[in-house]
Amino acid sequence: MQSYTEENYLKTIYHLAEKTTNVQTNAIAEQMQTKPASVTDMIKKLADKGLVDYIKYQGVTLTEIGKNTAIDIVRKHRLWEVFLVDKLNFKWDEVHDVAEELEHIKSIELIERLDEFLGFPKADPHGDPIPDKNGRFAKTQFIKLIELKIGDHGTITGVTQHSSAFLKHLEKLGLTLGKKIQISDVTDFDGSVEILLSGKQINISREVAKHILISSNGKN
Amino acid sequence: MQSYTEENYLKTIYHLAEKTTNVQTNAIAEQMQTKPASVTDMIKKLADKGLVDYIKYQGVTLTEIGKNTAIDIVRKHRLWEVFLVDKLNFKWDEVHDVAEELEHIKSIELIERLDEFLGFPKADPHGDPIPDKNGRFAKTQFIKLIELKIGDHGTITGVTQHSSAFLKHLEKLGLTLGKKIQISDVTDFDGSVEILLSGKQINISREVAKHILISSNGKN
DNA sequence: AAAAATTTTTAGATTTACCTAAAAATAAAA
DNA sequence: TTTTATTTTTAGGTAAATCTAAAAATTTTT
Ligand SMILES: [Mn+2]
Ligand SMILES: [Mn+2]
Ligand SMILES: [Mn+2]
Ligand SMILES: [Mn+2]
Repeated sequence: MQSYTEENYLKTIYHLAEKTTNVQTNAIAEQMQTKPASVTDMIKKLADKGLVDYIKYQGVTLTEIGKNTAIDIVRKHRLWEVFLVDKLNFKWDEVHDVAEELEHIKSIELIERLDEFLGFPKADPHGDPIPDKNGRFAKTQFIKLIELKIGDHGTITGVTQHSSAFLKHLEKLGLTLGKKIQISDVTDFDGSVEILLSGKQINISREVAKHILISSNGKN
Repeated sequence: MQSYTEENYLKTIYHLAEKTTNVQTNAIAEQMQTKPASVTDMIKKLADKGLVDYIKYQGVTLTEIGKNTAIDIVRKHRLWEVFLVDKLNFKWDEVHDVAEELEHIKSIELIERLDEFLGFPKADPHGDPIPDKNGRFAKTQFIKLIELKIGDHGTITGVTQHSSAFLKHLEKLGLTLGKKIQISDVTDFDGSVEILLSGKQINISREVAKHILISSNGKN
């Protein structure tokens, strides 16, 4: 059984490992809002418990058990987010902090029944995939909006930035999950993207376009 | 802001104060499954924070703030229990431990929306009253089944024992919340009670009868 | 009112999760 | 290949929540 803190470390290492192969002490410290020295302490403990492989100065990787544990926490986090949005009418920018606490409730029965109650959702309110109880993710094929060419179209299916500011901004623009869009133009000057959304033309900054995921239903 | 541990102490003191005016160190220790020395440490801390009044060797009482905090935790505990039973189909004997964890999730918004989602329930799955967001309890008038006389009738509206063994036993007997009963006979020999339940005669021990609460809709 | 039993508190440690400051290892630059 | 910069680890400490053992206060019994 892991502590609340250990679980958060495992989850952080898991997410960092999605981006970089070799997870560094400083990166963990930054993400966890703590000091590198504290991270070293915890890594040693996790290594003793067989949850991570660790070579001094060479960073960490999750063991099979560590990875499964991390995925289970991710599963809980995302299921709770669905609950908060679908059942309690929270907005997608309001759910993260509460889910951050709820993900640590220890009851297998609870999470399986919650999954069923929610209708076995495949994605959370931000489009992130929800692993099943065996830790398997449904395969997904996303493209970043920024990578689309003029004329390409598709459906908004996720975001890669979860800050409340960004999510509220998208909401205001009408860029929510499930919306269909088409690229009208890309501005040379600032890289901003002109898109067709529900019959209207809107312009979004390059920065925004970078963080929107599209399931492309066809080029041009 | 209180820690998980502080909250559990406050709740324990609150419940003990429902039975005895003067809450003793040893009683808290027993309830919290810890040692009296640890209780003394924590009581001092709670006193420093203004959550309890404390005189050495004279036991503790909750301050106004301490009491409100405790009631808020009780509210959360009971609302989560309703959620688990009504929405996730847990049995009434399975919810306590999970609610024990969920009660510590810190979000006022969450609990208010949960309350609404559940239809502002007035009682939890064990018949215990749920305080409103201002900490006020609906007035209830319960009598212990054991106190009823032959011919008296009423509706089962609560239990004063939450052990899984007891609750499962009641379930098997068909003695669940909302059921109407009438006292047919009381056995002199062992104090067991003969009751009429849904047209059938059943016999329950004195020990069981002591822990069932009845809202009496009339004598004889 | 003593003596005995019980309850409660203190004293001194332990464990977990942190921290700061300094040393050591590794990586990058000159 | 030194020097410099960055990253990581060690050393030593703190605070929260526990514990055991022993002392002190209170209550009960004789
Ligand atoms: Mn968390
Ligand atoms: Mn999410
Ligand atoms: Mn609790
Ligand atoms: Mn209950």
